Amino acid sequence: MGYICDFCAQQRSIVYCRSDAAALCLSCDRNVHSANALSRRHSRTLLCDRCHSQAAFVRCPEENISLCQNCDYMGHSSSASISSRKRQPINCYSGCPTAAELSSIWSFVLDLPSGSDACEQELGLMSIAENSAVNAWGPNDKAGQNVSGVDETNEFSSVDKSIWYGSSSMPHIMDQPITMDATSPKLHYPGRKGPEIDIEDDLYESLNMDEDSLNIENYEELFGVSLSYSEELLENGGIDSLFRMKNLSAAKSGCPGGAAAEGASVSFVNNVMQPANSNAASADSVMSAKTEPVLCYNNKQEHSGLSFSGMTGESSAGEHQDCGASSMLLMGEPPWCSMATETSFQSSNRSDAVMRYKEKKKARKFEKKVRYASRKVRADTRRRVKGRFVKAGEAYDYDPLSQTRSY
DNA sequence: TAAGTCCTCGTGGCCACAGTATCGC
DNA sequence: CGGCGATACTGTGGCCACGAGGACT
Repeated sequence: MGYICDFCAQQRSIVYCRSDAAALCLSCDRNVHSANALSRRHSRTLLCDRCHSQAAFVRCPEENISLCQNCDYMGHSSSASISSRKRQPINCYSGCPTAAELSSIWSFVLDLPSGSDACEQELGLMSIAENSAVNAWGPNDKAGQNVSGVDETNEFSSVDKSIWYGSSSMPHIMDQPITMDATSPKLHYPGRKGPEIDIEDDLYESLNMDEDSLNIENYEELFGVSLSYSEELLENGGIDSLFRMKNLSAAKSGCPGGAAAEGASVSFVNNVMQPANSNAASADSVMSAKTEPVLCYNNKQEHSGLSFSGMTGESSAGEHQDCGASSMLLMGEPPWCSMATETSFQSSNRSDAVMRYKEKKKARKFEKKVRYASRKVRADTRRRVKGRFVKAGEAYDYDPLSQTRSY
């Protein structure tokens, strides 16, 4: 999963290690990859700013974001003007480079004072408030969240801001660009009537959450029955209910794309009805906000000035299955279709949604979490015979360090 | 309280087995 | 078109050594 370091589960993930298939913060990247000579050889690169699950391989200067192959293809193949944009290849690195070295590798991203340790800096910069917002809105949302009082020119701030502000693919709700208070981590949506939505208030202050409680496993606790309830809904055909909740909310709010403006956007577009009567939908929304916020703004199609995640058909469904039921709304019929039209699509959509839900559930429940990194390091270097550990000195058929056989 | 001893647990890759899905008849 | 067997695929648990870490003296 993206955003949060796969290793410490606390810091924001920044780099991606293909060998470990892990997104890591700079601190853990150094720690993990300084463990032994083998891990030191792991090739790492920036994490894709869009899907946050793959290694970025190109940099789009115009959008000021790093993209993996898939997101680059998805984002740049939609039109000739976009596809003609210049893109810079992103270099990989190995070993344990210093902050200055990383800055030289990724000069377009890292603005780290030379001579300082990147890890220490990152750790120093992270405050709970900052992390909370990052958790809520992804790594791209650091602008204006300088609660810790640290100069926000550091690290990724420039990139992050541009992602939120300058990208042509940025969300435009009701033809109104999202603006952000430069001095507070609040998003304002001038296109809506009523008080401006304070996302931090909505999602976190009212919930009194700290960053640790934002682990995905804690959503059930947070929302009571929300996750399990929504899962049961899915399994028992209740995804229709979820659909209707969101579609209805869209209709109520008078926003044609309300239900489709997934993830974070749902929270404010539909905030009129969401919190009180739809635990499942709310949980879903927040989950999406945490896990796939960029996806929600990854648009190739636009309707009535409102941008939707433009994932088309099967590829996106498979690639972004983490969105679970929510992602269903991003495909198939526009969610503002009438209920009659809706039903004609629901059977196939439901089966797809259930399938993705099951995969997601499976992945979540069987996701292995290493409790003792030291033991993992040891196991990773232990010689084996047919997968089983062997005594030191005995014949082996697999040596993780040299990948050779003793016989 | 500190030091020493003992025991339990966790780690990853491979394999065997069971269960499920698909295909052809 | 449904039933049946064969085959392919998928998921799960167990095994192994050994050191970290906790319990106990």
